[in-house]
Amino acid sequence: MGNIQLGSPFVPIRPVPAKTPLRRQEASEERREAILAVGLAVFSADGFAAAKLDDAATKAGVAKGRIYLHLKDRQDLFEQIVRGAMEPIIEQLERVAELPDLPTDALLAKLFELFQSQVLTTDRRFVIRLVLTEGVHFPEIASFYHREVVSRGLALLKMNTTRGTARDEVAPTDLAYFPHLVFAPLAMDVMWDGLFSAFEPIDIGRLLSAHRQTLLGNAGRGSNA
Amino acid sequence: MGNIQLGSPFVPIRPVPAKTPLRRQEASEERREAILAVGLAVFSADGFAAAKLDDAATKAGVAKGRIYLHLKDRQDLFEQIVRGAMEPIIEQLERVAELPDLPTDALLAKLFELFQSQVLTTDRRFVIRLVLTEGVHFPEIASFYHREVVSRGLALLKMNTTRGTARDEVAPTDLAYFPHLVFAPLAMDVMWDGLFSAFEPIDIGRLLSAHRQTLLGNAGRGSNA
DNA sequence: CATATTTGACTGTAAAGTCAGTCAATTCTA
DNA sequence: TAGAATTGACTGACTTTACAGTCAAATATG
Repeated sequence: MGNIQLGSPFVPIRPVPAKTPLRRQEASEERREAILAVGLAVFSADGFAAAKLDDAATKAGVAKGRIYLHLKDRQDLFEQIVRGAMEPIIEQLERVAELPDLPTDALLAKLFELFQSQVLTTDRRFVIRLVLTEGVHFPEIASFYHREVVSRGLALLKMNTTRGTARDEVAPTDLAYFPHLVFAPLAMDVMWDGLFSAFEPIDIGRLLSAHRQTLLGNAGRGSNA
Repeated sequence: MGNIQLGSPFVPIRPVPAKTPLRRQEASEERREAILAVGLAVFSADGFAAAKLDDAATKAGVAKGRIYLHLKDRQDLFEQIVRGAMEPIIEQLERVAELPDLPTDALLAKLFELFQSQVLTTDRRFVIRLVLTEGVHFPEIASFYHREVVSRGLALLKMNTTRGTARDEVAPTDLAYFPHLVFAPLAMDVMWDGLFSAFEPIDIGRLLSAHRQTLLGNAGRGSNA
């Protein structure tokens, strides 16, 4: 029923290694990835419980049974999709954390930009939406996502705020205790996009810039129609 | 499978009108409400698609067929739950909007308080979570919720910010264009509660207070352990 | 007792996951 | 290098499970 058009897959498409005639294993791996991609589309369109794996198989140009060669069952598919999509993000977070000290504002900008280029304009936005919408029923996934993504992100944000306050770049509010306030709008955007963007789209670039202004207590004049 | 303990039902429980021997119609209406309440619990626990209406019936102390006396089908149940829960909130929003001009801060506090007393400590938190998690698959519901709740809330918030800026209570940022930024943490809390509170609970009172500080650019000292 | 209400066994549908068989790719061998 | 032998990736019909929604029968009510 539902028909979600996924956009570009996760950003860096690895260069195809010439025309080497694909050996079986390689071909198989390629199909496995196709199944994961289509699985994401189907889960996103119909929801975890309502999605039909048969459907996914067909759309991936593969027979039903093929799916079970790589995956134990529907839940396993879900987990592989989430893990596969989030692992690169985790690495990136790590890398940002190791960056030489940046001004609060700059780090924030960098993080938001990362979010835009690696999540919003990527199939990952659907993965995150899935985690948010289906995670309640999958404690395993929720736990994984909290441990590997959310808590690291929060730590990074907290560090940034604390440091910014010490440098007098940020007003000393309780914000340092609630880095949640920094990412809440990002999460909201992901949800909004699925729910309401048809009725009232959001200009995410401007929203994030307004958000930065607000966070930093910057009275910089806004420019808007 | 899932077993969610719903808390108190929507806040004001109307006083039982003495011991008037319940007439049939009244009894029927009472059961209808029980079915809605249990329906909410079951949808919340298992998700819309996976929930078993039979289950709901049993838990409501009623036979399966009984459900279909009031409801066309599973989707109808979902819609009735959402509409029934949100209508009172809409009225309250209306009432707040008509309030004599309050200081920006005060109105914000009032709204957050409304959210806490009418949503967070109420079964409505589950309704909202359902809208957020399942709404993607129910354009009808998403549309209803956007039209009746979200857009009104946003208008109210926007008005408040604009007025606050005019009165020099709020720094003139783009915040006025993105009232979304004001409610994002509320939505996040509802989601967080379902997903991550087991690993890392949030003190919502403090979070909202920090949020107010941040929004108003108030450098008021924070107090935290 | 007539009627309104409720029940729960039943029917039909639908999809999940299995597995015996097929066949293309690969390896072996003369 | 051709042709035979082997492998194992892939298929899809089949079995099973399970629940939605119906409706004839049973029960409660006034």
